Amino acid sequence: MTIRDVADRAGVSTATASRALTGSRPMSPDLRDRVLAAAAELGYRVNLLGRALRQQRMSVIGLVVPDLENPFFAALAEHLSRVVEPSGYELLVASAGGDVDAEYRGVQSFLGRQMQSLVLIPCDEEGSRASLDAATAEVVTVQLDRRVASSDAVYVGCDNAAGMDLIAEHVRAHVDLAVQPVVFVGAGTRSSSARERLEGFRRHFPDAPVLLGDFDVRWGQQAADRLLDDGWTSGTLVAAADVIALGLLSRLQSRGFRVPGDFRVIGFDGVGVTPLAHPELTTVRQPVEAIAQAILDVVSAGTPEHSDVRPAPTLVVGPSSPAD
Amino acid sequence: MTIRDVADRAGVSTATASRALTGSRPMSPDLRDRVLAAAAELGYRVNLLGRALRQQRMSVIGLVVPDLENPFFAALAEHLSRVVEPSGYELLVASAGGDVDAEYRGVQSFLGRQMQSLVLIPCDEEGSRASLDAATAEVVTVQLDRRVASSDAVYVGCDNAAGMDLIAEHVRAHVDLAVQPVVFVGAGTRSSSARERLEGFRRHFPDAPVLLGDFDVRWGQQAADRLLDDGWTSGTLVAAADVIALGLLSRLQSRGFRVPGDFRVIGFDGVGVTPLAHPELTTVRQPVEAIAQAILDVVSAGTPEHSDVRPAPTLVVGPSSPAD
DNA sequence: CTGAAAGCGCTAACAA
DNA sequence: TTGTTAGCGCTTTCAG
Repeated sequence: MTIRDVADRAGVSTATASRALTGSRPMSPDLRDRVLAAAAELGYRVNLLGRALRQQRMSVIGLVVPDLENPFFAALAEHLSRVVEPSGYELLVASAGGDVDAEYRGVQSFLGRQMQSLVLIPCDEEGSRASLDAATAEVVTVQLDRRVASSDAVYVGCDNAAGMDLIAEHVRAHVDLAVQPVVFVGAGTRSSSARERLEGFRRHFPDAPVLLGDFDVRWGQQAADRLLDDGWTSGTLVAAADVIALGLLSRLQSRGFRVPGDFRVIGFDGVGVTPLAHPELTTVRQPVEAIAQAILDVVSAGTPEHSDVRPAPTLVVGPSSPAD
Repeated sequence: MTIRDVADRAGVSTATASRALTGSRPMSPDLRDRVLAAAAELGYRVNLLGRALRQQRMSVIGLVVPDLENPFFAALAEHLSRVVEPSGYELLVASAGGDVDAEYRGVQSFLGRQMQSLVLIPCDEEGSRASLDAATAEVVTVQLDRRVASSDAVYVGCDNAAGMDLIAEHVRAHVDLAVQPVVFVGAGTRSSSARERLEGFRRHFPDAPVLLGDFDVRWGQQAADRLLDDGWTSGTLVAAADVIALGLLSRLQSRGFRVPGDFRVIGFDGVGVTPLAHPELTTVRQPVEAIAQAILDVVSAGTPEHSDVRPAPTLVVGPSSPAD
C-alpha cells in the first residue's frame, strides 16, 4: 500500500498524489479531491521513513531520560509531550535505565533515525558528556535539568538559586530559628541541580548543618533517623527534593514527632510525588510548563543560541511549613 | 557522511562496506578491518532510516501510554525498556496525554514509522478500540494492563483475580472481621483491571461495602473522609491501587486514626509509589518483570498467539496490615 | 497545473 | 569473496 497505489487509483502521477496529500503546492481542487478520496478508500497511510529519507528530516524530538521511574523526570516527559503535541513535532522518549552506556546508545540511535532534535536529561555530570557532544555536533540539542559542565548544548532548567531564595524568604518570615533551627537535607549526587540548591542554601544559611545523600525516599528516612538519633527534637528541614521530604515526613511522624509542630519540612520540585505528601508540603514548584515551552522554543528556532534558559520557580505553601 | 564515503575511503564497494558493517555475510578479515577502520576514522553512523526502508523493518517496539505521570505506567515503561534493551530491539515511548485522539495519532505515527511491533496501554475501554484495531491489522500488537473487550490483540496483564485471592487469604488469616470489617475502595474507571479487582473482591466478600472513584490519591482521601463521616472508626480498607491506598493512609492519619491499629489498609500494584507509603503497605505486587518478559516474548515470536498472558502477582506484607 | 525522473542511504539479489 | 545494480517509498526539481 504505497502512494503509487493511491496515484493509480486516482488516475494521476505519484507527484500529484504527493502534492495532494501533503498540500505542499497549490493544485486543482478536482484532482486533489480525487486523490484524497482514493487515499481514504484504500486506507493509505504515508510511510514516514520514505518521507524522512527524502526530506532529510524526521519531525521528531527525542527525549532521553535517566530513569522513567523517577517521578520528576516522568513529569517533565509528560509536560513536554503535551507542549510538543500541537506543534507538528512529536516526542519520543527513551530511558537510559540509569546507565551511561545505554544513554549513549540511545542518543546514537536517535541520531541514526535523523531526529530533528534531541533533549537529554544527563545521567551523569561527566559520563554523559560523550552523548551530549555527539548530539550537539549534529542536531539542536538541549540538556535538561542537569548541566554537564563542559557541554555547549543549550541548558534548560529551573533557577535553583531563585528557588532557594524563596525558601529563605519564607523561613525568615515565618520561622523562629531559635526554636526550629534550619537544616539542609540534600543530595551529594554529582548533578548541577543538587549543587546549585546546596549553594543557594548555604548563601542564606552559611552556618546551618548540611546532610547529603541521594535523591530518594530512603535517604530522607535515613536523614530523619540521623537527626533524631543525634538528639534533635525540632527544626526546619529543607530538603533538596520532594522525594527526600517525603522520606523525612514519614520517618519523623513514625517516630512520634509532629509536622509542623516539632519539625517543619520544606521540599523542592512541586510536581510528581508532591501530592502524596502528608501533610501537604511547602515546596518550591518547578515551572515545568515554562521549561517545556522553552525547550519547544529552542527546538523550533533551530538556532542553538548558546545561552541558558532558567525559568523562575514559585513557592507553594502547605501545612508542612505554614505561613502563620 | 554515508556508507559511500566509508566504501570510498576503504577502497571497496558499498556492498562490501555494508557487509563489513553489518556482519551479514562472511568476508575476508583484511577488507573488513579496512572498512571498519575507515568508518571509525570518519565517525560514520549508519542511517537507520535508509536501512529500515530497505529492510522493511525497524527494530523498534513502540509503547503508547495514557499518561507518563501515572507512576504505575511509568514503572511498566521502565521495566519494559530494561528487558528490551539487551534483545536487539529498542523501546520508544509516546504519551497520549490521556486523550483518545492523541493516542490514535500516536499509534498511526508509530505504524507510519514501520515499527516492528506496538504495545498499547489503552486510554479507554471503548475509545481505544480504533487504535488497537489499526495496529493489530499491521503489526504484532499487545494490549497491556487494560483490556479492550472487542480487540483481537494479545492481552498481557497481571492476574487480578489471583491478586484478590491473595488479599482475601491474608484477611481471613490475620484480621478479626468483627473488629475491622472489610471495605473495598476501588475505581469506577471503565477499565478491565478496575473491574476485575472489584469482581475478585466481591467473590470473596459479597456483602462488604464498596466505594468507587478514580485511580488517584485524591479519591483515596475523599473515600477516607466519607467513611469517617459515616461514623466508621475501624476497618480493613482494601484499595484497588496503591495510589488510592496512599490517599486513604494520609487522610486517616491526619484525622487521628492509627494504621493498622484502627484501620488496616491494603493496596494493589507494588511498584511506583509504593515505597512512599507510610506505614509501608501490605499490597499485591504486580509481576512487572514477568509482564515485561511476556511482552518481549510475544514480540520476538512474531506470532500473535491469540491467548492472554496473565502472570501471577505476589503478596507483600507490610505494617499497614501486618500478619501477626 | 501536472508528469517524468532522479535520488535520499541502505541492503540484497544477482553476476562475476 | 567481491562488485554491480535495483529498488524500498517518498518528495521535488525540472520540463512541459
